[in-house]
Amino acid sequence: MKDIVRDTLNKYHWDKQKIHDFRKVLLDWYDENRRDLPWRQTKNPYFIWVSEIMLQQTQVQTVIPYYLRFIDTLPTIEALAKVDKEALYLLWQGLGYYSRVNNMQTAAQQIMANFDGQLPADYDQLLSLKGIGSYTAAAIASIAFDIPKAAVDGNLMRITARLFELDLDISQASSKKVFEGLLNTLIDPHRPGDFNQALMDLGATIMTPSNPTPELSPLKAFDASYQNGTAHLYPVKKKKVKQSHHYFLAYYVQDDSGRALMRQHSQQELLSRLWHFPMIEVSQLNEGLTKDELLQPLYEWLTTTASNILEETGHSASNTPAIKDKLEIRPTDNERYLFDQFPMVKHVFSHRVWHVQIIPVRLHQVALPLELTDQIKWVTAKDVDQLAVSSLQEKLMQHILDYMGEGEG
DNA sequence: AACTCGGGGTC
DNA sequence: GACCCAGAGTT
Repeated sequence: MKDIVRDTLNKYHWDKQKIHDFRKVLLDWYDENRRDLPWRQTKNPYFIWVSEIMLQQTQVQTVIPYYLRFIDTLPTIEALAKVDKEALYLLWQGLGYYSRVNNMQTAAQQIMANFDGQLPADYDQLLSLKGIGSYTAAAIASIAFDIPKAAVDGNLMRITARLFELDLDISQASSKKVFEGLLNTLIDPHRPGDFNQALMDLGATIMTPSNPTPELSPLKAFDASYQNGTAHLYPVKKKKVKQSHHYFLAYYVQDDSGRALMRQHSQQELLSRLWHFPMIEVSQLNEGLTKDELLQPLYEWLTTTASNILEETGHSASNTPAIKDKLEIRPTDNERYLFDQFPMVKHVFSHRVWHVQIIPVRLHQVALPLELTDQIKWVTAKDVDQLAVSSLQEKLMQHILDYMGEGEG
């Protein structure tokens, strides 16, 4: 590792003086061009931490409103450690990668127990906290505590690969260690936080992934790929695997008073801990299905769920009410149902694509023991605001609203 | 080392 | 569509 760093620096004649000049040029540029961002108006380590977690794989403009609301609602580590889980998830609703916020609360509880309620001013101790990896530990250490550690994200790897014509695959974990080694040598020990953020700003504005403008870069004299006309070759990044497609029926089940049935995804499911209409995965979405064919998956889910709940709560499972004849598709005047008659939602994740068909259903005059579990609720439109839902669920609700609205008008 | 985990912006 | 984004945890 040290050999790779030394050889790379030697190859392009980066001696002590050149490193010194590099730092000065970069930091002078930053002093003139730094982006004015909310988390740059503080040195509160907790606020820096919140911003860094939110910024993982998430664009700056998306994060800003979430960040401001989060630190306003939970202004201390103690508040985060203690807050109710549903309220916590509501603050993250729509931001994605929900394990981030769950891990952050775990870390807050670690900090209360082990670090006297304060983030430790130490890279390795930061790294020991749940949800804080090498990037985030270095970012907090450098920005909040002036510890010289390179916060190596996509921006820093891309810029560094171009500076030194490095053909390392930046999607590989082993490559990241090389970039860390190089950048820990280059980082300015007097302004480590600004050094890291300067490279991030440069990567976000000038040395962008596509259509970069290296001729405008303050580092162009240091940039081997720019000087040699090889900039288009860097960084090297392996292509991602193709997304898989999945098909679901989502049931908008209303009872006679108009409340809708919702369930909270388990920890094992995608979109874990978020509330959704009941969704059943099917092998494909067929046209021209009968009422029975459309309702069968829901019927099976309702009956098995009801009997499971009775069993788990120590009730007799023998008299689960017969509900097949209590289910009714809305509208009800068709023999067969074309699937394009109902709202269809396509939801794209980073690694898969979901095609979700919404089936509006009435469940008449039947008492099911569903609410004996905390993971299922009958909700009114108003109740939904108190539950954390995914962006997929937001889409489903908007589509069903449009659909039912048209039917009435 | 490969896979999983959201959602939105861009080209 | 494909790619990217101030990545980390799990297997």
